[in-house]
Amino acid sequence: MSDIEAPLFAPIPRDDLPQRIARQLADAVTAGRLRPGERLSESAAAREMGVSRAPVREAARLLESAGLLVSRPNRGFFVRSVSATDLDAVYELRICIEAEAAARLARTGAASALPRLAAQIERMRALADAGAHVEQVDADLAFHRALCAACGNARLLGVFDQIVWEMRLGLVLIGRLYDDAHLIAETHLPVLAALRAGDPAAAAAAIRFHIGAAREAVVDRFRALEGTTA
Amino acid sequence: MSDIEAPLFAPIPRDDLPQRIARQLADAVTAGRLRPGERLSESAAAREMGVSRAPVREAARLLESAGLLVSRPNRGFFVRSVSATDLDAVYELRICIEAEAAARLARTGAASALPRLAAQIERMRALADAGAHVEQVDADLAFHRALCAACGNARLLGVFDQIVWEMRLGLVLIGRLYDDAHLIAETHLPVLAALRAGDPAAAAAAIRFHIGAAREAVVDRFRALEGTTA
DNA sequence: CGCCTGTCGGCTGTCGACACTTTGACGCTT
DNA sequence: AAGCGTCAAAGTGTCGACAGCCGACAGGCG
Repeated sequence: MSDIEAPLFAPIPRDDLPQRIARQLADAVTAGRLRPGERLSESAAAREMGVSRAPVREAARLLESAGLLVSRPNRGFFVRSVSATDLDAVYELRICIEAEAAARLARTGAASALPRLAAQIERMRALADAGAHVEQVDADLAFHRALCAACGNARLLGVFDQIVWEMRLGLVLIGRLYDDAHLIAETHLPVLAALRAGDPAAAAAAIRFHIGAAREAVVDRFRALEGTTA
Repeated sequence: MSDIEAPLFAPIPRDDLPQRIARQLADAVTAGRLRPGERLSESAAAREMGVSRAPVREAARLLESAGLLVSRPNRGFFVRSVSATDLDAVYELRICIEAEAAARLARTGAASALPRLAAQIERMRALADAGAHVEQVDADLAFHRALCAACGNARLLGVFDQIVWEMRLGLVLIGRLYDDAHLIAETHLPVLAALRAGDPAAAAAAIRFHIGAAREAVVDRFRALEGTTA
């Protein structure tokens, strides 16, 4: 894939306390134990995990860079609370990022990336059958992440990784993603077809259409959700 | 502007030690005392500034989020070293970000933002006359940042802020930006004209052309620079 | 009864200290 | 002479502790 010299050995997984803590924190959010807008007490978290506050702080900074947390001076970290307006902005950003990624990928030849992309669609189908909507969200995002990863521009992937948490938060908050969970898997197919054909313009148009449709559906549903709770 | 009740008092500028430290560190980089690829010893910095390592660490994390520093486990922080490939990727990202921003701005009406944009172009002209190329780079980036800020999508601005340091590093490394410093100011004008006309497609095309031209010139020059030093 | 003020608990921001890792240099072996 | 093992210095990762700040609650005044 990339032309790095020799992947002879994998790096040893160092202890990396902050990263393990960050994973726990993120899991707490996905599991619903920490809800959007809620405060994350670093002292309490440190106490419960049996570590000092320093690595917890480091982990929180990591998750802040990832977009899951936001920090307020002298008040600590809060789980990012997503609004419909935020989600709409994120979708717009995704559209222009991923359209570029798709065009690039189609231009440079997507052969090596196609299997992975197709696999994620297949996974989405299976998870839709199983009715596992949270995992389906993961598969959906994994497809789009793979697209950004394969396009050859590392910065595009970096941007995607920075908004992926916000997407996740929004999508799991909605609950069931679409009225028809199976439809979402199928709407990825035109993108794949355009990539396979090596047509940059078609690939960009396909992803624009795909994300645009999702944007409309998700933001509408989210607005309705906000109307009931707020 | 906003319909908040009473702006009687301005908020007191809290000490915010990390931010002041971050500014010093950033200044050290722009002044050339810390060069790309060089290591930033947080203990030494803390000693020299007369503070503990904790706020220095915090400041470094801030600058890492801003893209100025990168951290390596157990080895601390390093000033980001930009390559021609990196710069090319950043330019590509900028093109799709700013094209979207320009189109949005043209669509929603750019009247309120036009004076600020025009002012930056004027500043570029003046600084080109004065031969102050570092400040001209700042004015150039300020123009593009204002574009992203005015478009109404906060995430676009966030992405721009994350790559602006890499741009700065690359541009100041080149030294003289173009063969003709005056030309760069003028090439911004078509963007402004399209915005004033309220033509989204033209605005996007103008910014694509403008950044694309800069991309080619800068990356070529940077490649030549790399060939001589590496 | 409602608003403001004083107090209190908890928390973050910052600090100095210690252990482990990294790194560069020196000396030894082949 | 080149390479490996050892060692010391420097620096980061982590820890516990203290000061200042924030939010909440109770009490006083209009």
